[in-house]
Amino acid sequence: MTDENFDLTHFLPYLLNQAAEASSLAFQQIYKERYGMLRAEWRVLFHLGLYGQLTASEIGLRANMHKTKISRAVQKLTERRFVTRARDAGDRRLEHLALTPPGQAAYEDLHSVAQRYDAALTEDLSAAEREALRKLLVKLSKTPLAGFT
Amino acid sequence: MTDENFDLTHFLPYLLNQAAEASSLAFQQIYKERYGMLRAEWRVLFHLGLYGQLTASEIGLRANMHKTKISRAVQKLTERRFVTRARDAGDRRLEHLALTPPGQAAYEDLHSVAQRYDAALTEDLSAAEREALRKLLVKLSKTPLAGFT
DNA sequence: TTGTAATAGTTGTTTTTGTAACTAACAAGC
DNA sequence: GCTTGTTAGTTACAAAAACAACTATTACAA
Repeated sequence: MTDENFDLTHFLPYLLNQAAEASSLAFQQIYKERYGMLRAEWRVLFHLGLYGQLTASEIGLRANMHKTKISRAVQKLTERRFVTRARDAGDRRLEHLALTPPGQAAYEDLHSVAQRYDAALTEDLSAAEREALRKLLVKLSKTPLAGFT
Repeated sequence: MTDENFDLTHFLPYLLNQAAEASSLAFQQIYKERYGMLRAEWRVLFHLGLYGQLTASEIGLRANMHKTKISRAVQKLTERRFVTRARDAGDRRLEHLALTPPGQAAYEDLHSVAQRYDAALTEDLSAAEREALRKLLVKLSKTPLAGFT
């Protein structure tokens, strides 16, 4: 039953990880060098740029990031004046986060880089293939095999 | 030119990372709970199980892991008596790493888990789709866009 | 030779992450 | 009103990763 041909290039989590790391590398360097950001910070910035005002929990939910990671990313981003915090009037536990003008500018810059970057990465895929890959990866992202033993 | 519909689910590195994390989670827990291993240790074990005796550098090359990570993983694995080190007679900088019987047993156990795990992950893909995905991910893993700006 | 550079691997230090414990604010039942 | 439980977010401490500097050995050329 055990297939001797099953090596690491057949193990999807490994493959995905390698592909994710390799494909992020160059982009990572750009937001790091240009804005001194970490991945968590870039993600928060991107979420605020894409969806407007959000709370930390909302970002955590969407991005699958732990609240401590977000807390620290938001701290950095506010120190750099990229993000503002505003307490909710009704529920004072909540903080509404939003981009400042320089934050918005950084977002727009990186958004356009990301778009070109993605295009370069997928340049030899057809539109149909791209869409198929996207759907598949989204599906795999939805916590698969939580109860595997 | 800027496509407003370009969101995070269209950014391949992000998608890959989410899919990689989600799809590794359950497997990670298995080797962690069963053998107290970290990802780096599991990878070293797997390489030795698959390819037999290797040096640390060879593993680093194949797995794209930094030598310090490997050095520490090997240290843990030798402490747990899963791996033995043998100096090369001709070039005494080299150490040939190999699995001990218990290391081999752990490898075989995890190898079979990985195989079933992968099958479960890809259960609703056809053989052709699986192969296409695999090829694509292997390609993306080969340091793409090193010179992107 | 002997001096310089390269390679294999380790160790030390700093960043970053993960985990758990914490404060503050709200909600709901009594 | 009070207690108990929940949620939002922060902070403190421990684990892991990244980065740089280091030792030991080999290669190779003047």
